Amino acid sequence: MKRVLLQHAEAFENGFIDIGLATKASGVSVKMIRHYEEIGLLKNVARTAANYRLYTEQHVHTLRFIKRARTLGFSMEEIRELLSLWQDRRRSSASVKKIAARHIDELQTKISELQSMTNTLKELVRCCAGDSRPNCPILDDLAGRKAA
Amino acid sequence: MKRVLLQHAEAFENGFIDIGLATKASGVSVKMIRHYEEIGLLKNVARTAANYRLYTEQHVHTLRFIKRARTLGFSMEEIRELLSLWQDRRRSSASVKKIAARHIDELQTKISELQSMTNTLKELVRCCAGDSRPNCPILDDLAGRKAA
DNA sequence: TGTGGACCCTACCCCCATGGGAGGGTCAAG
DNA sequence: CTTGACCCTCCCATGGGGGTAGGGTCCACA
Repeated sequence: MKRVLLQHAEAFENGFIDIGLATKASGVSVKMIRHYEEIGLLKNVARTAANYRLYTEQHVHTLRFIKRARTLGFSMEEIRELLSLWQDRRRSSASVKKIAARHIDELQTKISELQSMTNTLKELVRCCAGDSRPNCPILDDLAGRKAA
Repeated sequence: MKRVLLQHAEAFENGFIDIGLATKASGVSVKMIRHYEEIGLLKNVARTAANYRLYTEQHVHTLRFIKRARTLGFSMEEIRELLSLWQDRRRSSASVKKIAARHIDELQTKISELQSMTNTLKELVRCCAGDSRPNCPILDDLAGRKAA
């Protein structure tokens, strides 16, 4: 653990930024920056003498990487793998492609589950009068009575 | 709170079943049956003298209702609303239809989010050679470099 | 020099729906 | 009376966050 202890002003002169600036530079919340460090995605985070976290440009790159990957729906575990490949100059693009392809499969599985829910629901909604009477094929379905 | 205290055998003679039978009859896990009671979806659960929970056929119906609704992706709060409508003979089918329609909207929003993720990912995967070389448009995208 | 406000720290609790397990009591068959 | 299958309550974990409390620190301005 390269824990560099610096005074605040001194750290800034050396190109470090504090967590507030890291938030603004990356778009990742203060909470989540600390969380990503805790689960090991951000390494070698230095501290000032007053225990303030100090980040480098490389950390900000990593945070933006994580954020983009989250936007694409990758889990933290998948992101952990992607980050280590990103940082490994001897990686094969095949290993990255494999993770992405697997993730596409997961997404498509999820999409088809949700799609089958909506298909069923749309059919039930179509059959429901939607008026002031109590009779309702939606409730009938939920209650296990097969609709006509 | 109609808390009927019975001996085990006596309860069974009166048509009650214990949580193990309720699990088998409903397909809902023991854990979740207790949880649904805790959050107020299962009411008037009786107990034996030894503090064992006792369920009626009506409880089993309710559990199956919840299970079916979960299968269709409804949240517990939505299920709470649906259950109270189900149990209200003076409900309007319109109120049920409204909940279902709202849920369809939520599902479709989720589906289009996932769909846009897969679209992006598929394009990246398509552009990735997937060989032993390190160069990779997927990582380039995550790192914020715009792909060609 | 002091003070105020903006920032930072740790440590806790919450969401949702669900599973796991510890530690102990109860039932019924053999 | 033992054995094993049940049941009970209570606590902890998941993932990807949000909130808040109670404290320390930095800096600019009076």
